[in-house]
Amino acid sequence: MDSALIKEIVDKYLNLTFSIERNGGQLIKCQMGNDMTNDQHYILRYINQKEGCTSSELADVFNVNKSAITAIIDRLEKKGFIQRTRDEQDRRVVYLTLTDVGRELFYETELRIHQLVSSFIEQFEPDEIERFIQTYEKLNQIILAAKDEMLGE
Amino acid sequence: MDSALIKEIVDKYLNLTFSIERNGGQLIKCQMGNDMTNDQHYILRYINQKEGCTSSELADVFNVNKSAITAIIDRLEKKGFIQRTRDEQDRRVVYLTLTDVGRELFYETELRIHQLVSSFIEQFEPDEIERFIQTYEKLNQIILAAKDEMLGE
DNA sequence: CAGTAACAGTTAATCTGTTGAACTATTTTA
DNA sequence: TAAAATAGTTCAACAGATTAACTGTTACTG
Repeated sequence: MDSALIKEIVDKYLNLTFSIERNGGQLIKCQMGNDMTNDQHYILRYINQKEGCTSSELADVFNVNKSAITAIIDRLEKKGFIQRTRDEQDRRVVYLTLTDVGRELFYETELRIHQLVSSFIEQFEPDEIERFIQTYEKLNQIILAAKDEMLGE
Repeated sequence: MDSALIKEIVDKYLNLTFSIERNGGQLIKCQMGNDMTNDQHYILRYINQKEGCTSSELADVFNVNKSAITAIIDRLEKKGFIQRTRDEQDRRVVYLTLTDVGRELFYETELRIHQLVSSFIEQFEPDEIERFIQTYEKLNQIILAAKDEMLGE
């Protein structure tokens, strides 16, 4: 591919990504209850999907230090949305699970987010959206591979 | 479209967006010089693209309060990458421009980012990437429209 | 088996980004 | 000309992140 064309595509990609991240994030935020941040909701989502996990796993998935996770979990535990349970086999490990209150709040918010994103998706032809998701998935794989390569497995 | 299918697509979209945002952001961060954050670089990029702008414009584009912009600009000015210039016509207005040092640092970093993203783009067929960007652009328009509608315009 | 490595998680200090309210200074407008 | 609107700043408070030092627990090794 022509290098000037690539430059143009990269520029477009960067600007679009920026705009979608910022404005999409803002719209998601509007779906949040009053004392919940986007990041906190994503943490709840991950724990819910996995039906429990550890801080180290979250730190890995969220690409941050474990101490950052400790801070977020502290806040969510204080609000009563998350429970810490020490593993009796390996007492270093702490399992994180949603409380009933946490799970309920999560589902409510997640429903609103789904309705929002559905309203976007429905504006596309099924064909177009399928192709988009396919490429998006491939992009994700490429980024993950680049990360593994740069930061060493 | 079938509603179960839509739900699946929305789920995929949310998970992919999360992963790409987090991991892509991490890779971008690796391209940064030592005392520069991603957000700070995006501010420099916007000012560079527009060849100068105001705090209010940045607040609008970045979707944050003006006081958040003041804080970021303070840091960038302290580091000598940005200049504030009062408008002589309307003395309420402050124009923001890059200093020579700021512009140079910006170009260096931006080049590394372009090389990184190019290495992603080059792994796709031109066709595929073009279709992707088209849909991505449409998605951005939809999000901007939703924002205008929700937050009143 | 004792002693050291490695691991999971926490704490504390410090920084960046963000909000919201109150404020200053300067136009605009009615 | 007085009131309203606008551009930007200040301040207090909080969320998220990093780094380094630390606790407690488990695994490894000579």
